[in-house]
Amino acid sequence: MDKNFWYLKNCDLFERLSQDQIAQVERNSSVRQFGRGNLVYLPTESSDSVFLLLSGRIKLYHITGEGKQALLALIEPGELFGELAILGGGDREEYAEAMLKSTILRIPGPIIQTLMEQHAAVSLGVTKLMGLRRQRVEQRLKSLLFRSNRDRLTYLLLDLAEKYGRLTAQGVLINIKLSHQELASIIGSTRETVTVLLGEMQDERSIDIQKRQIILRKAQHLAHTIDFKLTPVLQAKPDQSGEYLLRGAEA
Amino acid sequence: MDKNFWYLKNCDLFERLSQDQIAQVERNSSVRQFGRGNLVYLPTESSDSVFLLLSGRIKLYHITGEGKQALLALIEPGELFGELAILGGGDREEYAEAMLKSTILRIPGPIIQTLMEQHAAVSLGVTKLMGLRRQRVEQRLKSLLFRSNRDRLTYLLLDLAEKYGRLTAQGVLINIKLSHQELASIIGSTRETVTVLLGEMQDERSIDIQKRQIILRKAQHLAHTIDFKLTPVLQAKPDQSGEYLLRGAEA
DNA sequence: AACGATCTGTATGTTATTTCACAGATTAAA
DNA sequence: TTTAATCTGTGAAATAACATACAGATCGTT
Repeated sequence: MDKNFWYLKNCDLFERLSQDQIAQVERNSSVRQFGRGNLVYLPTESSDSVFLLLSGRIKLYHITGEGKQALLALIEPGELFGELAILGGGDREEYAEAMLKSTILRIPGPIIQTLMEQHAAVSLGVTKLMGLRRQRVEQRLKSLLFRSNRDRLTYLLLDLAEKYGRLTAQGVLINIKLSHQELASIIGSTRETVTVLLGEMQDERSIDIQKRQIILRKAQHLAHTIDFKLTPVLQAKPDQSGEYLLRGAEA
Repeated sequence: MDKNFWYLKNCDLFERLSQDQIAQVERNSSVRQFGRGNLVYLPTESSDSVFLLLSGRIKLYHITGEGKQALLALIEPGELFGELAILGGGDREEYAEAMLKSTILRIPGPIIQTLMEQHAAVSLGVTKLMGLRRQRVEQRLKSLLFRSNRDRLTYLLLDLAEKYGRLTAQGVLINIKLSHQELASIIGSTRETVTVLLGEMQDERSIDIQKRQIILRKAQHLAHTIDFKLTPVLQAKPDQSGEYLLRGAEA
């Protein structure tokens, strides 16, 4: 067994494929490196392939008419992106930029399409992927409609906690560094407003910030204020369990 | 050939199925009627089936913590809804309510799943459906982030024009009646603000309202102000073509 | 270790949007 | 056709969020 296959086996979508099929995907795909700040693709480019992030971190964003950046998604290793290419080649609609040095596998759309036709499991997997992402976006839409910036930010922090959270003695540590500007670009607000709101939350002892890392001291309480159903893992009393890693750490 | 099959043949998703398969779907499905204001499903209900709207109109919405209605989608005849049930049975996340007297076909989730496994075309169809809807939501999200209520409303009107527009001598007639409250619940604003904004747009002769029907007198210009790529059909000079129906009319 | 670049904190005036309140219009139902 | 319910228009007061401006902190790179 070729050791290079690990990343395909690691991805939910491909894990059930036979050796042959994996080999075929691999033969037709190519690996590339991108340094921090490099663009993987940009709008108006035609979308003929799908990407699998092997390492690093990618952000997908849109630039508004007034030049503001609207952050659409953060992609972590093992996740696919640019997957709308599977549906047939419209143009890309957003920018994909490496936030860290990243390695990416580029898989031509037709390869996936063929697989889908041959393998019901792949097909179902892609459908699930689309469905889940749609659910996420819809969830996010709801979190923005009618809500104050304060509540949007709270929602965002809890959302990040579910993806990047670590349970520590002080509370839930959000293990990713995002600037206030980036946070603002996710909730559709301004950098200054985010700064002020985070300040308020600190004054209220709901959160704690050290070296640009945010710790939710009262995750449960925050969740309560906006009807967020917090995953049970994050509800554990920190002092009981000590340090408990939820997801892959960052360097 | 059974005349009752028409509605399945009419739906993109099923049109390629064999007689047998259509018959099987039909045998396991059931038709129901809902009067205006009736609920087809509501949150916390478990989602074990998918619905195909045969006639009428359905709105999908969410109720926020403060009791405000956030409108998520309008469903027209021939469209599927509640399709997240295909992915396996989480709970429904929104309300589905008949806006008009409606007939609905209820198809059990497992039936679709079986079809997907047997038929690559169905599987691909479902994937496309999910993908397209996701694209729509994402588009909508972008239209909300960083935009003033005025711009959101403009976007909404153009969006409605693409779905419900008729070209008339005065401009693009939006052939669906929505209250200001409903418009507000789509863009996340208040009823009063929408009233005022529509008033302003009328003063500026951008739109025209008669008996609760909105006509875009300068669709092209409106589109221009918010970088909306208007479908070419709606760009035609109204006086050249007279009345041109884009989509199914309403009574 | 020092530099420049980027990020954060804070204040101040300005604007957009919400909220509340009520009167008049229009629609749907009896 | 009449009545009740819903929808629309408008205004004033309160508030949330934005834009602008600048100083100090922190980071990353050399």
